[in-house]
Amino acid sequence: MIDEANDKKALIVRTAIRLFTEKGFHGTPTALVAREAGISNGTLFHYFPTKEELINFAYYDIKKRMAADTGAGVARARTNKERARRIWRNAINWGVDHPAEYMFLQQFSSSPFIKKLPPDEIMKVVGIELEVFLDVIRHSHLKDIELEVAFNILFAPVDAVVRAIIDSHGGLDRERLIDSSFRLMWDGVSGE
Amino acid sequence: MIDEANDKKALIVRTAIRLFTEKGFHGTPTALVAREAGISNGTLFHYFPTKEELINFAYYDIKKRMAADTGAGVARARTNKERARRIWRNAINWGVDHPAEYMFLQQFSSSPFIKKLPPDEIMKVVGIELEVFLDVIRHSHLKDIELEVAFNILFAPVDAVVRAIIDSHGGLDRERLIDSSFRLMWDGVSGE
Amino acid sequence: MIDEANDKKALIVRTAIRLFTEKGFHGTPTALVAREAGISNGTLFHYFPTKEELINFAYYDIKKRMAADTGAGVARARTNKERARRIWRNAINWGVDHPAEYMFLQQFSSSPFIKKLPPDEIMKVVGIELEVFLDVIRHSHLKDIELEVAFNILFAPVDAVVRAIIDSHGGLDRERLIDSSFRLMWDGVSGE
Amino acid sequence: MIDEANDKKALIVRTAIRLFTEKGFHGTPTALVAREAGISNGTLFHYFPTKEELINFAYYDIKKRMAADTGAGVARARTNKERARRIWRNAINWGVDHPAEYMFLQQFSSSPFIKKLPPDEIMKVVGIELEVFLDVIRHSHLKDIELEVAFNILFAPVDAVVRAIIDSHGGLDRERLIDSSFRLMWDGVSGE
DNA sequence: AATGAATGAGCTTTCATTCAT
DNA sequence: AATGAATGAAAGCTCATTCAT
Repeated sequence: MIDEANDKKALIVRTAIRLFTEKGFHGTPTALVAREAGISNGTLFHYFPTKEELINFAYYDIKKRMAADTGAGVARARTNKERARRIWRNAINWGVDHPAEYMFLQQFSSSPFIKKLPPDEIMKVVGIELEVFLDVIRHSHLKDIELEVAFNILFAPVDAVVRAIIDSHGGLDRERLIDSSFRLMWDGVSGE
Repeated sequence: MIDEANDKKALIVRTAIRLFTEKGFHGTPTALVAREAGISNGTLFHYFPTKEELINFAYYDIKKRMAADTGAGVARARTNKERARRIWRNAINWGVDHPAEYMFLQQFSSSPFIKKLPPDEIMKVVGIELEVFLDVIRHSHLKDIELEVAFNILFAPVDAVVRAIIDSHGGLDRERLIDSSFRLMWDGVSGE
Repeated sequence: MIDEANDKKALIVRTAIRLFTEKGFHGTPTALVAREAGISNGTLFHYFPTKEELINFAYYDIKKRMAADTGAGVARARTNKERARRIWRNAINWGVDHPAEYMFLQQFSSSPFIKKLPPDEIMKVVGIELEVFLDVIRHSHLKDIELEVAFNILFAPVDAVVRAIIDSHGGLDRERLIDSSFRLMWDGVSGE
Repeated sequence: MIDEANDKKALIVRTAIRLFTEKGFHGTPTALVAREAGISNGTLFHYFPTKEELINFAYYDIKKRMAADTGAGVARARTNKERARRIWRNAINWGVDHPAEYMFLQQFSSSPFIKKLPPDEIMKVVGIELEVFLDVIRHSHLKDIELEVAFNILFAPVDAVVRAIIDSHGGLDRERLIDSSFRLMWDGVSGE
């Protein structure tokens, strides 16, 4: 029972994500989501009473998976720099390998349509990664900046890299971009 | 006549931008734009045959103003570093001082609704600023990266800073953030 | 222009009243009103931004016509009793001759769906008739009762008569009912 | 078992009446009734295969209770006038003391949604009271009118009084209204 | 008897766009 | 150029009812 219900909910979310990333929130009627998921209009609203709730749920879902993947293999790294590099690489790879989901995240976070998410909920998700950069931020120009903000500044190039690679449709050397951008960030931050 | 026509077109665009940034593209009916601009429904479509064209026009309009403001005072700076710092500061200040327009730009650039803008058109607008960073990029980790991409990577923290300040509603020290983020970027890029 | 616009609005109201009285508020989709009126869905909402507004408008429209008809010939009557009898007869006749409209009024006034009408607006419409009964109420058992309430008590049998005749589908003697009920009321009120 | 089943049915009806009177038939989804009654959606339809049947049942239920209460103490009265006065007073008091149920009855009886109740079924319920007025009607202006119709005409002011008191939210003197309206009716009917 | 997920037709309302004037 | 009434497809959401368990 539980499995099937979850399956159905998961099915809806998966379908929704696909369509949202293809056509945008507003370009995707709930009826289309239902049809593509092979369920009825009413069933969709049984699981998500509002389109907005569906969108929010999809956002969390993606964010969670992204966070999980981004942390992969970090524990195995010896030095802090290696851990940071892992995360950096993982984050970029995730974006490039999940372009639809990635663009969904971007679309979501600059949509005036939805402003209602509790910030701490979001942070909980990325929280683990933050710690890796804690020490390094403390010895950098960002040492007096609020931690979360500092982290966002530091991480900003990741987004630029992902976008560039996605937009180039494979025309760019992913490894070089990852490497260059990481060294840029690391040098900037550590003065090493 | 021409003046009046331009005035009316400008009036529409100004009204549209205000509403778009308040309510988003989809939250802003063309009818509302017309009413708030004090013209008729039909007149709006006389100047912009399509809502999309109105949005695009608004985008260019903002982008142009932003580019102009970002270049202010750059010529007066002596060293390249000073020029870069000027641009950096100008860009952040512009975003913080024009939050609505800034968010509109963000919203626009990650909207799947509109993909149809020729990239070179966009670049033409930011182009001038690029040159300032040319030399510095060539001596950095980014030297083998395509110039435009390198520029975007370098500039990414600007966005993070602007967002942080806007979101903090005045709770952050703008000067410190500008300074710290610039030094971070500069160190990263120059190994200085 | 004005005439045509008014015509269209009137056409919508007329159609709506017909359908409402046949099928009830909830049994009448706005789309049906539009179709039967020979206009588009959107046009209906151009004139009545809300279904509720359409219903309210229809209510006033009927009420006004009823009030006008009820006052017919009253001025020509000599005595107060004759005037009262006229109104009594007119009111019953109107209800019987406009059964659909009459039932609409009933349906409306006991619908929890709509409670928002300013009472004075309603009274303005029936106001004129009230005066005829003023004097007679003052000399009756109702003399200490608030005027409007007294009037409603006095007039209540009209409704009973109308309903009876409508429900009997012509099986009842209208004249006798009008006459009997009026004498009943008049005797009760005047002790004559 | 039977008790439990009856209990559950009664529970549903009670809940339904409360909600219907608060929000109207159409404003009350069956799902809401079920939820508020603490049972499942399906169970409601086990006891009432149709929403309409639930509404009808609720109508009878209220009507029966009203009739029972209206007859209270009538047997103890000596004269016919006293019996009539009792009924008159009881009816008004019931309406005023059960405003929700009373409005439900009104709403029901002028709803085009439901026309399907056999009239004799309804009369059976009020029947007993009718007899008290039999004699008095026979000596009045209404003597040639069909009994049921005559009764309705006679009783009409009761409704006006109840509505007035309910609408006034306690601002009116209930006793005076009961008294005045009864004397009005009685004088009208008996010429006494 | 009881559940509650599933259905899908149907509803009110929105809105970009057209067009006669 | 300017108007604004008219359009009608489409959207998000509701809800009485069914049915497998």
